[in-house]
Amino acid sequence: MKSKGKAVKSSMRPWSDASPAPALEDPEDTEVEEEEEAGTSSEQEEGDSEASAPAGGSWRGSLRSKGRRNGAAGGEGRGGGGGRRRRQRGAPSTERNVRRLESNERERQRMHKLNNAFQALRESIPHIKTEKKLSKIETLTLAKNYIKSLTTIILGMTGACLPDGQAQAEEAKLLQCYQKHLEEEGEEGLTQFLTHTHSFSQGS
DNA sequence: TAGGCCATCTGGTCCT
DNA sequence: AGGACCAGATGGCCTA
Repeated sequence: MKSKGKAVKSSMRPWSDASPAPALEDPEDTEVEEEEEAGTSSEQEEGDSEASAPAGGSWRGSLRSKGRRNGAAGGEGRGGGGGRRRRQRGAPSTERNVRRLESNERERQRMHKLNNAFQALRESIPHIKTEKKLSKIETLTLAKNYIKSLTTIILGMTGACLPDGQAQAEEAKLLQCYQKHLEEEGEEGLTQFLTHTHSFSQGS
């Protein structure tokens, strides 16, 4: 594993520790950022954002408010309402800070769970360079190829190498084994999906 | 030093 | 309404 030294970056957490939340604590930030509606906010922001940007990322809010997401996620991804970001008006900043911190923590936990799942997947697929940790994209790609290979082997076994009745029995045994494994892992949703898939394949 | 990979923050959107 | 999900932005670490 690459020792990337992923310690918590205090500079990336501007107000999770003692330091205040500069962007949100700013009294003027309680106002809706309407400038970007005219599409000229970038010129207006570039004028002063750099000079007024303190260390610790407080200027990130202003960068975000330029509406960069409009083209990608905000506009296309969810078909949302234009991707314009506005700050909530009126809510006390301390309450918003608490909500934001809680939200950040949940997001961290969610990403940790996702990374745990990636790690489990890494350990489930064979790969050559065992001394080097697979990246996420490598993990997904190898897993896809591995599944494809196993599928090919299984189909070859059940379809070609065995007589008809025996092939079906082998397929049923495989599915049963897989289903048992999933149940042990507590993957109820996947089990249901598998059952559904199995019954569908039996019917067709 | 540039580029890849990653963790984290953040706000919008969806879902329950 | 609140949490989950998503994706953009950002900066740090590491390697070639």
